[in-house]
Amino acid sequence: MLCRKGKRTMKTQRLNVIREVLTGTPVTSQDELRRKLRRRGIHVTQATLSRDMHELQLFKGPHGYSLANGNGTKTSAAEEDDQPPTLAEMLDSFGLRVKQAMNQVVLGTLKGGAQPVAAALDREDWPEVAGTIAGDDTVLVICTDARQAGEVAARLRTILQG
Amino acid sequence: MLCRKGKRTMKTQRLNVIREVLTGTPVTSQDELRRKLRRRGIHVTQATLSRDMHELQLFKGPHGYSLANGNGTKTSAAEEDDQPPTLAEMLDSFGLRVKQAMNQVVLGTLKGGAQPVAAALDREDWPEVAGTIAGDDTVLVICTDARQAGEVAARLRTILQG
DNA sequence: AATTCCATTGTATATTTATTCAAGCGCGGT
DNA sequence: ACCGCGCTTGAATAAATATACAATGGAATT
Repeated sequence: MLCRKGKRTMKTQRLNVIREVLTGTPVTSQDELRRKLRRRGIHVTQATLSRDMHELQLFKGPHGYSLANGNGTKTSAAEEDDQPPTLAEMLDSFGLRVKQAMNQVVLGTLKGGAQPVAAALDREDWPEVAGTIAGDDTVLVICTDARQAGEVAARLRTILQG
Repeated sequence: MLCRKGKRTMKTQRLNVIREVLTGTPVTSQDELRRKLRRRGIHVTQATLSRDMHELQLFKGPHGYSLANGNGTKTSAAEEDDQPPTLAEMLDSFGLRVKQAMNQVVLGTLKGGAQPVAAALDREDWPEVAGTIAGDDTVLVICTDARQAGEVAARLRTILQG
């Protein structure tokens, strides 16, 4: 193998240069990056760059690679450890009471809790639920008929009582 | 070529579903997306998806694809109508699904789409519709009775499907 | 020093994405 | 009607990216 250049922190060194190059000029392929690095005396293969890219958590967008951090793509940047909260957790935090009215279920929550609770409920994707609408402290759950509403209400109560 | 489904809004429809799927679950390859879409009745090839991805300005990062800006809707950049948008246009942009529940119709939309869709629906002033309530991604349409609700649901579906 | 372990890399290859080319279809003008 | 134009798509293929595997070398351990 060819490593005639440096000695110990070869890799971290290279990662830094990559970061620098990327913030400076747009790069649209790993091979292009490879050529740019070569001009700076760093000689690696595309395979290595692929691994580097992964390690640097880079995003590839319409205008080339970018760092997940500073510029674009805040969308899903810093959300790798928390899953969306479960319905049980949400009800535990915000849920207050459950009432049924024909094919609807009215779910009372703490102030500001309706929105997140509804989102969690949507995520569960229960077949009896046609949809939900959330205000500030009340979630309206629409079911396909009264029977299903009863079922849903019971299930919500169960979770709530835990 | 197989296009037995709709006629002209096929594509925009698909783009919306793609957005929805992406915000819902992580997707790490176009082929995976293709399979997910197929389960929803949308059958296209990877080539088409590649083109869609470009059009939606998606970023591919360590955790799969993500939307570049919070939620585009800038799909057609060069649109200068100053008329209030029609219901058909709104549904085309935001509409996802229609469900009936007794005398109500629940209309699922993209995030942030419920409000404008409901406004457009109000503007149409359909006699069967007693009123609408919009949350963030769900519109509840109250009809005078179940029969009318069925009628409204059917009409909405027709518009939605093209 | 010999041995083991681990990190790093290149080569070759598999997988994924973009593009080329040629249909198919609707629309508007002649 | 016919023709041409533009948009959308699929099939095939090129280009780009990720990975399996083996080799190397350095550090730690015995």
